[in-house]
Amino acid sequence: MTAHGEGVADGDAGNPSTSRQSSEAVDEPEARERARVIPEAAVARLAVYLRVLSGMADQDVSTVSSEELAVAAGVNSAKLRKDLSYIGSYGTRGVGYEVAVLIGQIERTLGLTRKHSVAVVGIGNLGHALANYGGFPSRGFPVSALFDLDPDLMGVPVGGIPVDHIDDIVRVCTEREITIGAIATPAKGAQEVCDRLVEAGVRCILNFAPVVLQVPEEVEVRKVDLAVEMQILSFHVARRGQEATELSEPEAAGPEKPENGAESGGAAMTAADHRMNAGGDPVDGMVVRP
Amino acid sequence: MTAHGEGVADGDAGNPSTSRQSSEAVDEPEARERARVIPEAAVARLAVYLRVLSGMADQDVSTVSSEELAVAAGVNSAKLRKDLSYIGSYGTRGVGYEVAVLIGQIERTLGLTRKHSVAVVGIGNLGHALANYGGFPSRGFPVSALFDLDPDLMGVPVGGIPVDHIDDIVRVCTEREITIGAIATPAKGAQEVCDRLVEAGVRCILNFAPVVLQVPEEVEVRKVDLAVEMQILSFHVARRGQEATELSEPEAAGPEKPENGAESGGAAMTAADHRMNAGGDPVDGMVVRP
DNA sequence: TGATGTGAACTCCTTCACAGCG
DNA sequence: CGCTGTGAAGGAGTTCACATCA
Repeated sequence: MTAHGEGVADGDAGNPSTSRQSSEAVDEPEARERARVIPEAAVARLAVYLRVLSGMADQDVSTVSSEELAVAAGVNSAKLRKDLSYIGSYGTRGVGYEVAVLIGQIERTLGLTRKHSVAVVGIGNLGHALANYGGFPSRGFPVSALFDLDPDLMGVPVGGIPVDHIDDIVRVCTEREITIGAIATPAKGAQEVCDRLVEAGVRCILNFAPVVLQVPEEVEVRKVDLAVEMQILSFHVARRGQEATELSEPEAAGPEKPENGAESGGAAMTAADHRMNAGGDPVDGMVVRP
Repeated sequence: MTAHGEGVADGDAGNPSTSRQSSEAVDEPEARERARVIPEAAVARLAVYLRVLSGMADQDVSTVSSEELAVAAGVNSAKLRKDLSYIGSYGTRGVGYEVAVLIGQIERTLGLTRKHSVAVVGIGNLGHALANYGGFPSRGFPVSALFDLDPDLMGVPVGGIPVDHIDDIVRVCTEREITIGAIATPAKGAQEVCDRLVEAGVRCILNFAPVVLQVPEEVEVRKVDLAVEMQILSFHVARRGQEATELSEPEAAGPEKPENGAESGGAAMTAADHRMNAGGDPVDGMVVRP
């Protein structure tokens, strides 16, 4: 990343765990940069507003109030107005916003007036899904290159694009002016793939592999980790159940912060062994028809 | 949601936009609830630490310092120690943490000692990927039910599980004690699917469809939106390029916050029309072999 | 009148820096 | 002595509430 702190939880703590891979502190404190630095969190929401607005435009809605748009996007109107204020003042007091204008301004802000060609590396199930994902080309993100290791896949068209070998990443990505790389390989190959993408000039990476990628600071990595998402959900189930328990037996339920995990220490050990294959699970350890 | 605010950017602003679907404000201010409420952002990172720790355990590493673990997880050590402090004091000063103990405690905290059966709805490319994703069962999230509309898929086993009809969601999910539902349908069917899952008692939903789901407050939704992730990356490319421009021509680059978007207003209009299919794009609008 | 745009309060999270303990 | 655990300081993001203007 470049500046800004974290902002996790993607909405919330990371999410598959969407959230940008924490590249850590560093932050350029540079005093300059006035008001226009849009909070990371706001950027994510702008993308959501854009989707909602597009839907409205398709239904020939020409004007929306902050309240309407907020409800449709699942946020409160104050937050929405503040988010929009980061990109300028395009509303009309007493009336609302013109859908077309907002769409245009958000697209401009998000840099969507430029085309961003995407390369997908790792053509397993997930790679197939990405290559065929209709939401990309329709939103200005054409998938223009596919890569894999499997010799059987070379040249085979997936979603209309023939698969190239991973060794050709640098050449092909440069030729096709790829700006975004999606890594859908198993964990072990991910870092190497990443390095090649960076070498090819790719500065934005969407990482589906369950590893923390090491990249130069000018490269932006966003991570999507399904297992992490699941675990976050799991946490909420657990917490909820626990709260319920506490309500029936006020104080005395679970060991919350055991200074010295006694019984829970024992449970921990057993739990530890029931866990398996750590950093090595493939993002898509399957073939298209099992 | 239940308590807590947002926490976006998940790491950063949402991601596919991981981040939990903002269910908005409400927050139960209840003064009680002592120190043990783990920040949403910390929960997401705990899941990451768990993965890294598991990898270390597989390599027979028995002890780690906060510094080592922090580097491996891509965060700074102070943050890591604070995160771990939320779940208790399991380190040894002057030494570090025992890998096995930490794994057990994190698993306990995340509620991973309990099995969470997953249902996948929408067996398109993405659904296939999810059904076959090796990372789920190996982490205690067995995929135990699959649903789709397509009559041709009924009974066909995908990843070992036969596909059931969407109309049977309530019955099947109840029978198999599903606790997590993954919605990988096109946008239009998502809300209905969601309603049925909720009716079946599912309280955690991972939503891949590009819509904001409406759910009762006791249900936790996390959203993964690939298009949003892409747009966030796009924003960073744009900002970066713009910064570079500013460096060459100090002040005078792009219209940053045009009180009255003049030229940018014009550009906006054109940009608006180049956008297409709004909220209706399927998450996986493709068949397994195109 | 009615909805935007925004300063200011507030809450949540991160970072610092050091006391404390093995 | 080294590393953990944490109070306190500092930022970032959210919410409030109202001045402002079409």
